[in-house]
Amino acid sequence: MVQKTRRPPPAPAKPAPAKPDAAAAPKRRGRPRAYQPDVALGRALDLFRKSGFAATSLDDLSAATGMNRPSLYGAFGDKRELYIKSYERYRENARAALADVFRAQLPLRKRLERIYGIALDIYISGEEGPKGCFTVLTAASEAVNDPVIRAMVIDSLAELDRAFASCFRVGKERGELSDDADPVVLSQLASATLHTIAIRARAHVSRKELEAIVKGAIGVMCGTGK
Amino acid sequence: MVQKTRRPPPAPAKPAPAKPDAAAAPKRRGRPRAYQPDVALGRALDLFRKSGFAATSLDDLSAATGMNRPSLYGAFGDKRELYIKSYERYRENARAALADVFRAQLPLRKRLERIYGIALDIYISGEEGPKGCFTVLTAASEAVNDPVIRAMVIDSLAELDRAFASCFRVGKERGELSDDADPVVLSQLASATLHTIAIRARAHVSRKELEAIVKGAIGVMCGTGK
DNA sequence: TGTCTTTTGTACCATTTCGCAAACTATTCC
DNA sequence: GGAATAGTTTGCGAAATGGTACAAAAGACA
Repeated sequence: MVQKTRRPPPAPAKPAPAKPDAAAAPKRRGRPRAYQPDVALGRALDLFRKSGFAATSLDDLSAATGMNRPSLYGAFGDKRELYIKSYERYRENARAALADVFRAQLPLRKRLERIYGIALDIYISGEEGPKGCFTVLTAASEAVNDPVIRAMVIDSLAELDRAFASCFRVGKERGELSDDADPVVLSQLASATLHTIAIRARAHVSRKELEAIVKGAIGVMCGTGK
Repeated sequence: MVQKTRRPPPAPAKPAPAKPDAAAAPKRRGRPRAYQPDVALGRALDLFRKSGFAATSLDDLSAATGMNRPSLYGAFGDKRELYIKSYERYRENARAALADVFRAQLPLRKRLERIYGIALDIYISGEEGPKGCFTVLTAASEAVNDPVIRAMVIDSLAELDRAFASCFRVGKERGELSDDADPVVLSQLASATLHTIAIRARAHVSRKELEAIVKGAIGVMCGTGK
């Protein structure tokens, strides 16, 4: 007997922006929010990324976002929902950061270099120690027990594999790879390289060393074309 | 003002076995233990591996080990120390499981296959979902904030790299690799492959798929010698 | 002006969590 | 048998945790 009156589910957070066109001022009804959901979610993401789900308390989140707990709850739902939304946000950010490169028409090597460079930017960012990759370092842990998070993790991994595979396919068509190169296998190796640097970054391995690993991996994947 | 009288540090847990030779019955002094430290530590390890540090409570540990909290504390120290000891134990186990293969004189490919096979056994074991690799999935998370754990993680990663590198060096000497193959670079790729399957295993990717990834990776690393 | 709507802030609750002290029990040594 | 020793059990307690009720606040609308 936990819940009593509890408004249905905490509402889909989205303020249902009247008309998707009226961008500027649909003039919401009641008391105006004291926070920007976007930046608050960003702060929450930072925390979760740093400490994982269990070690991040609602008080921490409350302090970091500047919202008090009831507001947090109203805006994002309970802790787990907030975690999931943070993870979604992380994925959007990562996708956005990498979209250009994955779309661009660059030589394969150059492209890979850029991708890993951006990834390193993401993994190493953060004043309080490098934060690594959300998928690898906190979501994967939760994945065993939570089916929703698990599905997201699987999807993230698959998405990355696919993006890399497409790079390698294009590269192969352009003759940048030997004929017997298998784009799918290479894509998995490319993902693996991303994963390993995420882990190592978390352990404070220096950017220089990580870049060396990347360089070596690219060399192997693209053939020893020295 | 938390601690008051607190016996110094909880003592190095080791009962200081009188003489290292008197293997069988050094006849400990006081009341005999109701638990076997070894199996208790194993249980603790299982729990930490499944849920990570923060999400595992002392009550959980107490239930799993059959020891009540004061005994736990007396035997292993506080939660963090128990975590660290569990991690040490995990590393010992992993080392032991892999020692033979790393020492054996096998053809490179065969050797790698065996290594990954054993790794998969470790990663997938566990009734309540696959547990993955301690280093990758829980220790790495803690590594940002805890210097001791960080050092252990770095050491684990380096140890693995070195072991793989030695495999590749031997393989190269035997002519199983092309002359321009770089054992160090390959070792990092081999580690990366291990890391990626640890992560994927945690997300319930099937053993068959993981084996396919391994097979592809070995193919690339050892040269396309089909 | 007054009503209605949405959000905030305070305070609260039940539960869990970690850690510890104090008393009790089983064993060895003398 | 009586210390001395090592371990167990019970149970406390202070703090933290996730979550919520409720009244006050701030604006829109009529």
